[in-house]
Amino acid sequence: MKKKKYTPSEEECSLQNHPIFQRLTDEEFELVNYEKKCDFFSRGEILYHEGKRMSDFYCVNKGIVKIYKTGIDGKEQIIAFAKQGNILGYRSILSDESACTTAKIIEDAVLCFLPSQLLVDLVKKNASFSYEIMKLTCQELGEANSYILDIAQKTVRERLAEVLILLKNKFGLDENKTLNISLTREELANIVGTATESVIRLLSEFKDDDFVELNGRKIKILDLQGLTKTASF
Amino acid sequence: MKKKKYTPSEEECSLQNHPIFQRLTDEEFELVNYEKKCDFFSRGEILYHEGKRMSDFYCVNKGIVKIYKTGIDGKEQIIAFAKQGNILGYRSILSDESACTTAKIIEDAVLCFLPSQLLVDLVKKNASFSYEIMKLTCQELGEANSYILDIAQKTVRERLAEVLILLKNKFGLDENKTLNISLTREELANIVGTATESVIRLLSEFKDDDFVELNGRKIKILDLQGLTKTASF
DNA sequence: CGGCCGCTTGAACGTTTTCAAACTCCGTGG
DNA sequence: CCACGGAGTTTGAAAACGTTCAAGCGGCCG
Repeated sequence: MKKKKYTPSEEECSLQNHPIFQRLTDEEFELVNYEKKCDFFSRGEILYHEGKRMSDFYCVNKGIVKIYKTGIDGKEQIIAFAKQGNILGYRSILSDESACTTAKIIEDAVLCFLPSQLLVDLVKKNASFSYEIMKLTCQELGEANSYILDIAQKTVRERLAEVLILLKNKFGLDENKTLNISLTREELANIVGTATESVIRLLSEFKDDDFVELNGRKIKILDLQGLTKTASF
Repeated sequence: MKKKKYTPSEEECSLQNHPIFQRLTDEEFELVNYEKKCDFFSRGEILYHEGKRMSDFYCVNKGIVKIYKTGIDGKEQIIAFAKQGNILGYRSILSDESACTTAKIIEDAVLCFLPSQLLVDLVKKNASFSYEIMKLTCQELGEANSYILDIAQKTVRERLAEVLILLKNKFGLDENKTLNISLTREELANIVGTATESVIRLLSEFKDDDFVELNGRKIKILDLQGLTKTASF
């Protein structure tokens, strides 16, 4: 939290590798670059809160953001993560609602933010861009539906195995086969939708089964097939 | 299942009261009406299966359709219902994926179907129409996220109470305060994500608490506030 | 060095599921 | 018209699963 902020370089702010923006005309892309603001955020910072009216949407250029809802008793339910190339906050803008989630930085990040109105304008003007965003939301909707099935029908053990696989697919493994994302046990529990203690016990079972190797928050994937079988994929 | 099919009248096939199509130009609406096919479906019929490539999308003019995914052991998880004015099947078309759900008629229905390509064309050409669809998907995405929170954190009792409220909001009550949708106990269980027996026991608890009155599949809502409190809304 | 936060383990508890059996309603065919 | 069969519903009892509570440990930051 105490890391000193710095102003990201021009290069770190580039929106070149955001597939979404490739659909824009040169002129529109120019406009986006003109309107964009870019900043550095450190772990723990909150981008926006559930219930907030969105004035901007965000493009992740670096780092990881967790997106979660807060339950009655204050318990978080993590809905998604955003990493380089992802955009966030756009859902509420397009459905003209308040934010239904909170977004928090969990790995130091560089983000661009763009005014909501610009998004709406682009969507209304550029059908190809609009189609691309639509594809995205429809994919997310499909994923959300799958997750509803999982959470409703699978055991905690199956879900934890599945989450590890999903994290591997999204963030990949480093040269040491270790997940490229660092989460607390509590955060893992808040993805799976269970108690922290259950995650701890199950992870240690997975260790006994030689599916993973644990080293603090580092999780090394030893037996992907074992995990896949456990997840009933 | 044995009901004899009939060809719906011109009027029953009208797409006038589908808010989505109001965004079309006269010319486009003409085209839609030209391309549309309309038919009657009786309870139990399946519109499309999970995994199927969609060649059409559907507009519900009458009746109720349940949309569900099938779990590993064959257990259904109901994701949504569609009634008059709703469209379905469009998600898979727009994300260019196979259907991730199955759609089954649960109340005799009149549906129009329109070729997928037409949807894609309209979305690509008419930004205002496209924006409307986008709003819809973004809303659905918000609802899906809420449901993930609920299913992950609430008890079965809370969820059942919530489902009753949601059903009331979507389908309304008749003059006798009875839910305008008839579901088996098993179907209720497949929305809530629990076992049939649990639904039966909890419904009868709700009856003891004077929240509802039960008469076969008819559920009469006596105490909405009580249910709301139980649902921890 | 102290304190805090996160991690871990054990044991008891509660909720929910599963299995088994019986009952009701309804449509079909004898 | 009645018997039969099937699907859906209901109830009870036992078992499984997951949560909660309580306590102790460990490492890191100030």
